[in-house]
Amino acid sequence: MHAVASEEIAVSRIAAAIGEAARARILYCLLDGHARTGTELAIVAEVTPSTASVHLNKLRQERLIQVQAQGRHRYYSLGGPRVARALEGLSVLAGGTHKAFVPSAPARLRTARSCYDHMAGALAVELHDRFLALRWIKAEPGRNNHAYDVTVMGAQAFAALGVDVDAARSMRRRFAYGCLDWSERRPHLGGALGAAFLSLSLKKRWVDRDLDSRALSVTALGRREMGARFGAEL
Amino acid sequence: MHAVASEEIAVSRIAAAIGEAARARILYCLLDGHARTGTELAIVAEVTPSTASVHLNKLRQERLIQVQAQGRHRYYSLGGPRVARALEGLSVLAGGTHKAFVPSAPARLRTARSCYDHMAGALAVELHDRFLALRWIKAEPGRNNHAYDVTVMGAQAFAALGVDVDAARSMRRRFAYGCLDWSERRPHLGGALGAAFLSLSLKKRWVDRDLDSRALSVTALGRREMGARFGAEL
DNA sequence: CCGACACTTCGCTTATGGTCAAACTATGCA
DNA sequence: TGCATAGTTTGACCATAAGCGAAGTGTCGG
Repeated sequence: MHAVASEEIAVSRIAAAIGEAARARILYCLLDGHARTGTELAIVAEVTPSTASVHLNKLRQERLIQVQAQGRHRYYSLGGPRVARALEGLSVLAGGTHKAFVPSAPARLRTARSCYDHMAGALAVELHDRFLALRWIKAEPGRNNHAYDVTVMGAQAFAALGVDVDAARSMRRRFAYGCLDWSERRPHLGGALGAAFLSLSLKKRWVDRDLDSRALSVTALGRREMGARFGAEL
Repeated sequence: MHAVASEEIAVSRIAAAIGEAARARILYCLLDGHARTGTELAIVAEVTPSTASVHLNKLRQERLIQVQAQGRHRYYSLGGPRVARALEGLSVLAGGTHKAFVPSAPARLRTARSCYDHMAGALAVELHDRFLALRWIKAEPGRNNHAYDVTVMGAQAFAALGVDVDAARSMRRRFAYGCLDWSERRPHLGGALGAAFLSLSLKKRWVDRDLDSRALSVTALGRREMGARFGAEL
């Protein structure tokens, strides 16, 4: 009983946070999964940056959004899939026919590229999301910045592909983490594991390196194989 | 763009309607499906009848509740399952931290049960979520109620388990849809496919039927197998 | 070190909206 | 008809919070 009552007030706090036009605009803007800066969100919210700052603080306080500082920018993104789910539930009530997050495939692939020694761009973001959904990787509970670990299931799967997870883990560098993508503004897989995966993808000719740039192109083989193995929609 | 903007304000109006402590108490009281009178709701909302009347009007205006006059009483009830679903989404957010930090959950398994001919309860909801994440099933784009289809990848996977997807599809009944779970208030897999999966789970002894009730119990084998195959956290 | 930029904090004004008591309407019972 | 109960409407009061501009903090680039 007591727990129920406290949950009610928690819900009302959260709903009140959503229930303000400027904040709703911010949340629905972030619903595409892309991170944005405070000034960008001020524009979509149609308020001044100072007002937006207050709103963003409130949303963060209710764990509806999270912030990641990078240089002098602060990138805001949705608090997680649960937040998206809750917003969708409200959308259904609002009578809105909800658009089913359908990115056009060829456009996404054009932005595949390498970031130091691992993949970046839309392809990398998609793979990152699929690895998470398949539970091959998992966010580390420790609040250190966006670290991942490989699950037991994932270790077998990566090994079957030909990725030496143990070797990657024993390196002195960071093992695996969510690296924020500049173009997509969503995380992709970085660290030793990300590097090992890129090297494997090149070896298997799933992707090819451009000769004079960091651009990567997905081969027909790669499209087929990655689609079948990860369910990646390429 | 314009449609998106109008949806945002509709959502913020609805969220604002929920985002008030007294109204949230009313809605959560009605979540059990029972209709109640205005005075009863005034008591649970901890306000005077006059204040409650204003709140009830507002909730009705946003279609969150409906009223049914009967003599000199007016019975208020939730606006429908969609409202329950939206409230559930917000509850998940409110209790999200609590839920995230309880990984091993024998308590969750206790709520496994059958619903007509398919699984329901926490186990079924978890499996439903995993099937979606693994992209074995996919929401039908058509706006008909929560229909699912099996993906190419999913068809292979279900066949490998021993589920005859084609047979399920050719039945005269509904193939697959998200059935709203009243205890979990989240969807689980219903329809011919859900029935086929339950029958398979019983055959493989992943779950056992209680003799005199609709309760299901997950066997040690089922815990192991479903964890390994679907990544379900049981 | 400085200026440009991104963002936050503060003080103030304004407006929205929750609250109640009192008055009002409507129904049922005798 | 008259009274009691259920519920709504209205008006006044007050608290909360959204809004902005100005001033402050912090970070990058020269």
